[in-house]
Amino acid sequence: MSAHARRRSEGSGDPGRRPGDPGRAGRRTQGERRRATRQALIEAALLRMEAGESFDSISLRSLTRDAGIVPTAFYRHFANMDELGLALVDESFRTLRTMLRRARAEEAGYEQVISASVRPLHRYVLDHREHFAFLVRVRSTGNPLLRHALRIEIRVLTSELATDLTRFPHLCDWSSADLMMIADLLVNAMISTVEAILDAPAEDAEAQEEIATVAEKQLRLIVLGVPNYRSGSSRPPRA
Amino acid sequence: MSAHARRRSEGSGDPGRRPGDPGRAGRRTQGERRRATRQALIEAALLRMEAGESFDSISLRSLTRDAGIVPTAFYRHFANMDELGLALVDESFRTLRTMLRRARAEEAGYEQVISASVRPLHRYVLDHREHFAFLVRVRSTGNPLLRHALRIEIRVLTSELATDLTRFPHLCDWSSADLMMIADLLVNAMISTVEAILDAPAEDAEAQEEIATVAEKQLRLIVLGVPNYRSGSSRPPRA
DNA sequence: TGTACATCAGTGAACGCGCGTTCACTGATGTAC
DNA sequence: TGTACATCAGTGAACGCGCGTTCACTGATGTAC
Repeated sequence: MSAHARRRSEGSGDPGRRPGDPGRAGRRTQGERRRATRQALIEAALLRMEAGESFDSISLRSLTRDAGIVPTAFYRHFANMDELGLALVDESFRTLRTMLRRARAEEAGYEQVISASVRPLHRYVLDHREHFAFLVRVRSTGNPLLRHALRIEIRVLTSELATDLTRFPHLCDWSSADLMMIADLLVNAMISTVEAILDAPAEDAEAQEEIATVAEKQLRLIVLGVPNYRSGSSRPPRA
Repeated sequence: MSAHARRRSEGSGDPGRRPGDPGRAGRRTQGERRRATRQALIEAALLRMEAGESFDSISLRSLTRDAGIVPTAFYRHFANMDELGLALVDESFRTLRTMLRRARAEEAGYEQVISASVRPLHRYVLDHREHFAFLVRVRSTGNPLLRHALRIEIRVLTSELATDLTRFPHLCDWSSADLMMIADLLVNAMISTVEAILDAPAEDAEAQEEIATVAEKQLRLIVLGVPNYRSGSSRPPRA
């Protein structure tokens, strides 16, 4: 489908229409169309990664084909594939942060946090499959720029979690090194869980239920060790 | 360097000579050369992945270039890149299993196992960088065949670990589902540790030391929870 | 030990293909008067 | 409101390149006698 054909069919029930599309106006401003095309490129990339392709093996031409534009038009939106990749990191992390903000809003003890978090998070991952699939897949991409951007973002999340953990009994006395240690453990356990969620068929309710149950148990097991753990120092290392 | 030049330089201190190469014989049997070429292809692939390339983006031609043969000679050894990928999984898992066999040989309680295992394993990962780099990188490859082969192997390792864990106090009474739960947690923690080891510069002793210390603490924290954990059932689920 | 033939790892030319990127362009949208 | 011009998303031809794979081949190694 050419961009011309695409434009002609707008507002007439085109199933590919995006949510924010006014549609019935029949005509959109240049800025609106520009944003829509850019988003079409981003979504084409997410879709391909969700389907199993690695970022490195996605070609610029395949994305423009999916988005219904000519290859050269790609450059109206991104200087190269790296830049598009960073946009994907941005968009996917925005989704992830929204999820974490909600989880953080809960005020509760260990047990309540775990049981109140895991199920909603599980649901959220399935509802935003494409973003989470991108995040776990791109961790091992061959692209150094993307890999680095992702590592940085994950380290920031881990630090934020470490800070959050000081709200809890026992943990409030831990050294910051040990808080990072446990935050890292929790983050990695959750990443593995996300991988499992995406790996199992979304419609296999039993398998999905099992994954959520195991994730809960794993988190519970980790926090059970907390009261018995003797943190290396109760003050920040260099204070 | 062409295969001809390569062959001519053999036995004369060629730095690329493989360990098992008789060398001074000056001539090798057809079978020996065949095996050497095959290995050269495998090592070229491992080297490229260690350097950061993803499996999907490695071309057949680049490997034959590295191995010093003509592209078409590739087919004397592998039907396609998939088959070479499976050979890499094989070889890398052989290395991993050797490591695990050694670790298992230790007889001890929780604490002793942890401190006696983490450092040697850390050393071992650095000594077999290329195999471990392949294993962690290929987890997210776009190649479904490879990804599946790897998942299977990891699941087997997790099961074996679950069985091993019954040697320990408390754990011997756990249900098999809960044993898999903790084995999975331990395996994922170790995979994350391996990623960290490979991610930090090997010559940065301080960073490497820090990674080993954190890994020890994480394992210790997990096992500290064990005595307090009430396993769902003390018998296999369906018995 | 010597000869004749089979095997087979590696060769090299050739192919068609999809790729990223260049360039000059078109024509609809936006803006200044 | 109408006109003249500027902007700019998208076009389409063209390029050189590395890719996987085919094919008939070469010449050293291996084997049967």
